[in-house]
Amino acid sequence: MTATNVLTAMIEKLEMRCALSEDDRRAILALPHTLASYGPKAYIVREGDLAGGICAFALSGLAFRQKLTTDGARQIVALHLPGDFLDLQHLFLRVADHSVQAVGHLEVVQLEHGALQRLIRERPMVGQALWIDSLVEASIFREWVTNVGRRNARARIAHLLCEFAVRMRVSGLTDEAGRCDLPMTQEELGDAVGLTSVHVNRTLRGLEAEGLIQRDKRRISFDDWQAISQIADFNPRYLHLDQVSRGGG
Amino acid sequence: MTATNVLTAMIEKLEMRCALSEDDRRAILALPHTLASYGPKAYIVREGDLAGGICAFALSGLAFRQKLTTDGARQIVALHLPGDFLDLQHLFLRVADHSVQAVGHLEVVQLEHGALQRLIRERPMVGQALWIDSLVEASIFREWVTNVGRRNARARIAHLLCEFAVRMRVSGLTDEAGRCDLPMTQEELGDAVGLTSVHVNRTLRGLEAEGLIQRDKRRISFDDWQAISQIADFNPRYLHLDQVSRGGG
DNA sequence: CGGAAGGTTGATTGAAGTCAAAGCCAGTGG
DNA sequence: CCACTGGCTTTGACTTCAATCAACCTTCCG
Repeated sequence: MTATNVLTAMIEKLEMRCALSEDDRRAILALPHTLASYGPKAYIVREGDLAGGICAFALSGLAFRQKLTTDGARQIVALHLPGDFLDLQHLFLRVADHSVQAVGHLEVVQLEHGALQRLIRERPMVGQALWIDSLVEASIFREWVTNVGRRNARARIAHLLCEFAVRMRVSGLTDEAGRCDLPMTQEELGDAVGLTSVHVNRTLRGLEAEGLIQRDKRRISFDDWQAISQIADFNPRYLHLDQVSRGGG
Repeated sequence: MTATNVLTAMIEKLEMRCALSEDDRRAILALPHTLASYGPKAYIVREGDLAGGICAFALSGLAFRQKLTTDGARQIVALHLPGDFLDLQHLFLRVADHSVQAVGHLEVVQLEHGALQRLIRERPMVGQALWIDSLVEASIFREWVTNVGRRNARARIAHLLCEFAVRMRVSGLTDEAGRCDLPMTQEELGDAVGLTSVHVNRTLRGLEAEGLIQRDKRRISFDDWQAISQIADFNPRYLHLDQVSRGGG
């Protein structure tokens, strides 16, 4: 992967959020940047940190956002795939209200806040695309509140799987048969949906026994998308995958 | 309330998010706008709606964001006080992924998307303030995921009360003794924290019996802030009340 | 080959949900 | 002025879903 197509990944992502001009694209490609990688469980951001002056954009691997409660419980509040910004919020928020952690091996491009801020100032449509990206993220948070607050274990887990599968598909990370890797432990899945690992295990096995999903190691496939998305009460509207057309700049 | 100081409320809000220049303020005050009001339970936005071309900024009253699951359960995903934008996201997102509903009587200023977009283009710092506002909202969503996913009934309710009290205080809506009106039914409180109204009732009475809060109708006061915020595991960091200084424009 | 991390299973407990009735209170209309 | 109504709150009895605790099993990797 050359330095150039690294930023191309970012352009592709932003063009999902709103249309960019040739000048916009050129300005992005001109951005100074560095590659970095993190090992499993490495922190990209820690709750309480002061903004560090750089933003990370994921190129490969998986990461999640998490918060801890005082009594030590963890809540995973978001999953991030390649093509996601991991800490855009710190462009503007001074102190980190949550941590961002790599799941397995994670590769990112790092961009300086200063350079990004200049880009946003000079190319307003790029700023708008970034803003829209953060609005979509907020929409996903709302869905997660609903998932954790109002669905039972079966639906919650099914919902997480559906969201993951759709986002992986959109990013071109599923195989022809719709299988994808979900390299999270059952404990982590539990922390993402507000359940214990034991109950996640039983529920996953239940879904598998019913012939709704198949698992092989941590690779997962969906035998009956219709059925599982119904159980999950999954409606992809909240992912706002239809954004491109809009944007009133 | 004259037309001028209506927009002053909006300036005050934005100046909590980042510093504005005299020109920025002037541009905001020049914004064409109309006043509107909604009765109890009126919808400002309905899930599935196409963006309607106007944004509402709350002047008085209370509103919440909610999502419904297929089996009819409701999750309230956010509360909004005077001084909050109610549907800023539709400036950029085409279809509403959730509804916004008035609690009691609600007064708003309405601003045309076109005018707002022009403002954002011409006064980038105002755009930044609005963006930051949506980032802070996203941070609150993350906290809510955690609240609903990892805290027990007592802590969840206490947390909601603490957040509400702090935000009311910041907006100058509490009395000298820190009392404030929380005009929601116990059913609505339950829908905000993922519990049933019956359990909310028992838990509230529990908190009251322990001398942590006092209730009178739907007015609430905190007898021992230290204790209740500890029970709630409440840390106001996620509200990002310290924003003003920052902003790299 | 051994150890650690993660997955699976069973038995038991417990927090919150459900169902149902009764109490309270503000507003309305006779 | 009081009875009536409807919406909310409160309470009790019972149920259920998920948590907890504790093994045991499997897989992977050094």
